[in-house]
Amino acid sequence: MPELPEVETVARGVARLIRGERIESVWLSGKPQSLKSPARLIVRTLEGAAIKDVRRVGKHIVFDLERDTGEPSPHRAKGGLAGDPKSPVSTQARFPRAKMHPQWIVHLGMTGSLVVVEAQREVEKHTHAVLRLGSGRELRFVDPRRFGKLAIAREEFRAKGHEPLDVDADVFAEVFHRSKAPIKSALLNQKLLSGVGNIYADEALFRAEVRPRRRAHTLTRDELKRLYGAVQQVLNEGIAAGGTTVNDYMNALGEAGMFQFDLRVYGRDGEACLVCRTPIKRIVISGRSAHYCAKCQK
DNA sequence: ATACCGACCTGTCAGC
DNA sequence: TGCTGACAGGTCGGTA
Repeated sequence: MPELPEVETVARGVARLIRGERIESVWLSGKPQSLKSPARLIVRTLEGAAIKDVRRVGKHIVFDLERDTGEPSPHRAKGGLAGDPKSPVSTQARFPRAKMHPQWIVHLGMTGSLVVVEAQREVEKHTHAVLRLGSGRELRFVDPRRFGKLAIAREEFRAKGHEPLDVDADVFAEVFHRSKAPIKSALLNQKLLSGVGNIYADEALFRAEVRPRRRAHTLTRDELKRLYGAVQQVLNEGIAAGGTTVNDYMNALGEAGMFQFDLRVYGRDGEACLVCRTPIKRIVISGRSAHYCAKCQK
């Protein structure tokens, strides 16, 4: 489900709702396949941390956290109460401690979602993480198929490939000119480009008038240039529409996207091409469905 | 090194 | 109605 525009929409929505909040407590469902880091580490890192920002990197959502280092303060070592409200000078001010900036990384997989709700809201089925926030609301990670992943990163998290919206046109052309895979598969390879998924790959190839089975290295300069423009166009339009809701994708407020109404080939097999009226074809390329117009795409 | 395929999960829908 | 199989936005590891 979530490709770059959906992840971007979720990240922006979550950021707007909870930036600056402190995480008071964390609950994890204990389904191990959802965790890429040990549960203890995730809970220990999140609890007490402040959320400085929430942003998208590739198809990942990165929570920039800030927390004190685990070093005990001089006051606490003597048995004094840190943060004693009667104390005229705070422990923080007299003994400023180094800050840590770990990151919480969330990948939504196929069916993952992040929602911000009031704590009293019923916890829906397939909820795998609940972060109780200082405001009394909760950030919940729900994921029926459990393809999503949670992890802690100690260093700046980086995508494995180029950011589709930032990559230079010449670099884009170079990357795909080196691949012998079908162009559709190459677009889905996150080590090359991080963020394009099945829907937007089909839509970009249609707009670039390139067939999905074409080997990437056989694309001409002109075709690579068109594809570069098409990828950026469909991703930007997808973001502007708040993502594509085919089945169950929702943003942080539980609202559906709108880009499904702008799809020209994805999910339209058998229907008339919007340009030439030829029926859209559906084929399978390395296990994923691909949709295209045999007349418009060469 | 590269490219394909099944596996990982649960839910839904079409067809019998 | 109920069963079965195909399929779903993603990624990984194994294999050829």
